[in-house]
Amino acid sequence: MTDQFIDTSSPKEPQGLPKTYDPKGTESRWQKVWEEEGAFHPDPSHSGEPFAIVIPPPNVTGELHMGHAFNTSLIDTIIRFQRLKGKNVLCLPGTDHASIAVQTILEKQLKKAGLTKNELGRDAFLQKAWAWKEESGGRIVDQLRRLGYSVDWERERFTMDENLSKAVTQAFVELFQKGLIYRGEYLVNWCPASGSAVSDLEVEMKEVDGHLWHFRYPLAKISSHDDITHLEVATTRPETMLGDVALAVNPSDERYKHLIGEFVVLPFLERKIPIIADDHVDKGFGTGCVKVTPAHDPNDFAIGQRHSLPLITVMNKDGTMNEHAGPFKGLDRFDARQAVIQALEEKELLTKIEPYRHSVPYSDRGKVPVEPLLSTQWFVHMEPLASKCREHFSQGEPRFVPERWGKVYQDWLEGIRDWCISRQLWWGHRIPAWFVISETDNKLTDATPFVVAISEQEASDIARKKYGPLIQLQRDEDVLDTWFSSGLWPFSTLGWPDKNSPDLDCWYPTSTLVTGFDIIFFWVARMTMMAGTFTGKMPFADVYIHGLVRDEKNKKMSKSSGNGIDPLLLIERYGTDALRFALVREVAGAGQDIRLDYDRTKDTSVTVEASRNFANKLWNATRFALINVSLSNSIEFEHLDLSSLHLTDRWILSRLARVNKETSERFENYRLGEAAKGLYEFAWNDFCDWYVELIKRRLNISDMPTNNELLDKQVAEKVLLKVLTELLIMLHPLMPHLTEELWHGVTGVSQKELLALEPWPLINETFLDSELEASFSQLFSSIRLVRNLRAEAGLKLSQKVPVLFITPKKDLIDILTKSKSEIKALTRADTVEVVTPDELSAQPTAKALAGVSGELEVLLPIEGLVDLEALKIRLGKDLVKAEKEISSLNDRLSNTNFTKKAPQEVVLECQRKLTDAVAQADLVRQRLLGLQ
RNA sequence: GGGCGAUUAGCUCAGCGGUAGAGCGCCUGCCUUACAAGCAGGAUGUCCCUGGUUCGAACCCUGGAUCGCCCA
Repeated sequence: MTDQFIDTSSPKEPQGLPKTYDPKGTESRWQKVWEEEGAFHPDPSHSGEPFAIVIPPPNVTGELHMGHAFNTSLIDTIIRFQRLKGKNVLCLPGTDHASIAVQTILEKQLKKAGLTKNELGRDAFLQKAWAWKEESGGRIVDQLRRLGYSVDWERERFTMDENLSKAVTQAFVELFQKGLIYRGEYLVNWCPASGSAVSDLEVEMKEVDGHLWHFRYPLAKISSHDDITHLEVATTRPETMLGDVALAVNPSDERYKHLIGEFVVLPFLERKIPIIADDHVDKGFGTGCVKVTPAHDPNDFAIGQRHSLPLITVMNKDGTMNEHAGPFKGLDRFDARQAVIQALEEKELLTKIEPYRHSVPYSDRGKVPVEPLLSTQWFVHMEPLASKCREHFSQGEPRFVPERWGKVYQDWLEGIRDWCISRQLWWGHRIPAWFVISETDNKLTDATPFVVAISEQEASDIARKKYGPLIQLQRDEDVLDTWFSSGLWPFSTLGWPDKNSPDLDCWYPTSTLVTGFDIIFFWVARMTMMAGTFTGKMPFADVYIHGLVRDEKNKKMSKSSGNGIDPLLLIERYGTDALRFALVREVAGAGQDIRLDYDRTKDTSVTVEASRNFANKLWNATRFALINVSLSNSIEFEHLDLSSLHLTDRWILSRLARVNKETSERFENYRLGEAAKGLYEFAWNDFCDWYVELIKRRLNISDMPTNNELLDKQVAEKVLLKVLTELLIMLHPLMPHLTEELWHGVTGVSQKELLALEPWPLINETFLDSELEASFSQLFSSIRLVRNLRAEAGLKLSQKVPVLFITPKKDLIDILTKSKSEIKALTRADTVEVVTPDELSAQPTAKALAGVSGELEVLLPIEGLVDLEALKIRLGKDLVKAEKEISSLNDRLSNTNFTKKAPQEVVLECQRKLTDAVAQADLVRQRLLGLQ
């Protein structure tokens, strides 16, 4: 197990412990132990409030990137916290099958071998796909393991698993039966690269520099009282003119009013097409006259529907021109464009070419312009699904964190468009629809009837009843959009459609979904719609939306721009916990993007390095404890006589309780960054810089200690261990490996007992003591003042000097007096005296080193060592500062509006500050006078 | 065109009505037997601009600038 600790024969011999933390061994060891012990494999029949998160399934073709690391860090922090809080926690991992991505990979492989998928055949192709998935598809899963993800690997799911596929079929059939899925011929986004339709969401509009071509269509009949012989149109896509079926003008456009109802002749094809009026035509764009190509443009499609225009498709699915393109048949769409332009020019119909920047729809996956193409596809009728979600949302389900993303979600649900779910691919869930081809001469045509069923047997039964015993069925070739199965993820992974599944019963609806804002529409909304339909419930109570990780130049990281930062490289260099802590620490309350600095020449990041340093700090704090504490003769903190606690102990215990309270609240409320920062501060500043330093004196006792000294030491040890162990537990969600390791080192428990499964420490409210904490702040300021004086005077560390505090303030006198020995140790003083100004027997020597803060004066009588000039300058600065403050405070206090209207405590605070400032100024002036 | 976010120390960002903070970097001094991946001390700001509300604005409201994102 923890060899670094175990091999240490005696805690008094620090040489067994390396001075720096080496994450490598620790991380792999604990990852293995957690998995072997089944630490994260929950039982639905166990007690404890259920808490579940299903992870956003990464694409099986995926490689771990910073986005995964970020999402994982956040989820695992929440999950581990809830587990420590005693909930029955399930975190379920898995991957999705990524139809297009997998198919693209395989087709590339085939191409290398000189094959096409059609030559290979569907079955052989799918066999290859599965083989690929088994071999290299799991890579991302192993990479996720390296993040220390506390998911239940035994429940790992894949969207094409048997049960998840069953769920997909069931969902499709049910939606069809409810009339929520239909099949029809519509204009869809055709991606020529993947040879498939894609949904609207998978299309990205890109601004590109193109041209606007102006050309003329001759009028079919030239009116006698008019000299117009042509109409001019402007388009960015001249090749589509071959599919034009009309010209449209705005009905109120005086220029063309009289031509409405006339015809023009389409060049090359000599087709007569009408001039129609449509309100949607923009008079100001181009000539105010637009060509209408309903089969190749969504806006034109709408115009076509309004005017019952025919649809003429001039392109094949591979992006080449078809037989309707006349002389341009066979050309690729972009070659056709050039050819059409040239031909227009030859006919002297081309009037103008102007540079033009416009948006072009690109396919997300294929990275080529999509072609709006008329084709027969399957669609989900979205409005009824969306309306159910809107209803839930108005009841606050699910709750978005931060809230504003809820509006984005809601807006999208309004005016939603139908979802094209069929894909002309093989890898994926095949659509459970069978065509009764025997009804149409054993050929598949648009008129062929079909049945939708959960199996071929059932389809056949249904078809027989309807069409007689001698039927021929042919299953639809297409598969479903990957997001269709992802939409079922929160319940299909838990056993649905088996409604008696114990997992579903225990953990559904899940507690929280944690994901990036970029997939609110793709995934979150689809899950809520599917869940609303099939389970009647929203699939999660909360949706915690986080930002993206941006690179050092604030650019979104993406594969295509090659600016990704490899999390594994950072893990190699700094450790998983450092990376996790760095990512979570950067998160702001509002779910903003985070930026990660990165030096690409050295693969370093100062942000992650700072977290690595923090890990090392904890390592050494624990090392300190192990060196100084004798574990064997220790008694439990709980059995300690509380009256034996020092003030210092009470102070750190108060801080501990407060930090516990704050941290718990922050973790509960998804303020993870604040939780991380708060713990960092507590660990480094309160615990290491102050508490540990303060108790060193008590731990370092002589060989012949008195009983009191022994007791003091023992108490300090108990408190030290208590605070350290609880700190480790609280940090565990953020830095799981390191804390597991250190906790075992501190507690000495066996490897089978895991910090990951410990209960979160109780908050001991009785230790909370704000006054004490305030006193300690004063004590620390006083110590800093002395150190500052020493530093300015350039005193050597070894040089011990007497320290004299003078103040009239009772509480300050109290804490200073009680902490004399601590002050001595922390300021290298040989004596510490605390007096009121009245008690001051003799005026101190003018040549003492002096500092003033509020009503506290500090004197270090070290005649001969003092640089008088430097001292004067310093005191002069103090005086200016104090006077400035006095005047500003006086201004405020002399304003009766302020004293009347401001809250009493603010006014009092102001007066208190004024008193302090005046006293300080007086003291400084006295000192300055003394120096003259 | 519609919407959202950002603008605070050299850098990355907290703070969101009571007069400005952290980390990193920088300067000075220290290998003080947990830690130089460290310790101690220090310097640093028209809180984008503009009006307004308020006793009081970095914070709330008008208007604007710049950058970024989403939807059409």
